[in-house]
Amino acid sequence: MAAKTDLDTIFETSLEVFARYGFRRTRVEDIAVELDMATSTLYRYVKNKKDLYEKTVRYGISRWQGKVFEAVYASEDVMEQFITMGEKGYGYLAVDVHLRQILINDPSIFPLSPRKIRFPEIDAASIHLIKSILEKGISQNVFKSVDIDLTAELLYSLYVMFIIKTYVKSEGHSTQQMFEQGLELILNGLAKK
Amino acid sequence: MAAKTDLDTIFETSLEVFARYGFRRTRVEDIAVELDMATSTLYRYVKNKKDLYEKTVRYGISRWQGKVFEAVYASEDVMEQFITMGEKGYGYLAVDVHLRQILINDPSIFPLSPRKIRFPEIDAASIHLIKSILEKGISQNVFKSVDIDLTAELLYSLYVMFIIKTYVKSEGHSTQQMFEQGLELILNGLAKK
DNA sequence: AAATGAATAAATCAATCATTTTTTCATTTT
DNA sequence: AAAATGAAAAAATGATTGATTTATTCATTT
Repeated sequence: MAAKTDLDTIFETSLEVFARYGFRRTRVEDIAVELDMATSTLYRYVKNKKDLYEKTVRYGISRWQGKVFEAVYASEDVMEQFITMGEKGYGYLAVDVHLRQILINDPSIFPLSPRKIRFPEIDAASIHLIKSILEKGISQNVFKSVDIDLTAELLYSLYVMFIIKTYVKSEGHSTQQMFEQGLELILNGLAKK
Repeated sequence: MAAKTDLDTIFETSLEVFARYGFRRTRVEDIAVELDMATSTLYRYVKNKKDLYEKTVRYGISRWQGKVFEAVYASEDVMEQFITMGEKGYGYLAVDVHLRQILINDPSIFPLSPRKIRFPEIDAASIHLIKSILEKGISQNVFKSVDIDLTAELLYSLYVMFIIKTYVKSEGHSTQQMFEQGLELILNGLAKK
């Protein structure tokens, strides 16, 4: 049987194995076996175990982010874009069980604190999306003119908090309702009367 | 020199020592020495070290909560009460350095997740205060009629998140601004036009 | 050029023992 | 008699060791 060697396959497989065992308990060999290759071969593609893990997680989160961007840009209406951003971003992990499990095993990937952000580019891109929607809304006179930087940070923090509450601590249904309620309240506070 | 023995003194002193060393590294003896009493005497007042710690933290948090209630009930106006609740509750830890330090050493005291709440009565009392203000606001036609239970939980979660961000992870000034911005946005989303 | 297996280096784990700290309790002090 | 104590017992902690597993490198093979 031929080994599967392209990078996407490697990360896809890594994601699955890391999800199953967590970083500490997966052996590089476990992943190599799953890929039908020798352990040492994996080192052609990554520097070391940590590097493999980091690239794997980055791969997973980027995919998530891609879906959100795609969904947001499917619409023209700011209000709709704002809601889509919230709903799609928040709902995604219900579907991607492997990434969710990795997040549960390693919550520091999504820190409440911006001080120890592990994937700054990804983070920055998310905040940038929020800002651009805020800007558009304000310029179209749909939102009141808030401090864009500050509000974007605020919204992103709330978003992260809900992700953590829902998927990492899995507080289930009521948190989901809280998110809806929160989104409504915020959108309302933001909307020009 | 006479030993200081009333319960408040014991907890006051414990708070200070636990704040300095953290639970694990303070010895019961450290506290006894500070109180001018024999270590064994402390066991007349508490079951064991854990019990001492728990009672101490409860003492500290209750004081905090007392101040907030007091400030809130100093006014009659719902809008003002809402704002006071936020500002006073949020601002308190800037002053109580010992309690803050204990929280930093042991963040699980204030969990983002309601599943592992360690001081349920205190928590319940806080949520009750929020609810009563929401109720009053709605009945006076100042707030729109939201789901009170859900919204109270939501607001409490946001409050806790900001406490954590500001004091546990100490992200300083910008988080404080975020809190103000958030409070304004929420109040606006809540207010009847 | 890509992949491998075998060798080396590093990390992990369990077991043991010495030391510190917690907790109890019989006796003393107020 | 109630409160406080000091000394002893029990429990927890920490450092050390050596055995085992796992990560990583590299000379050789495909």
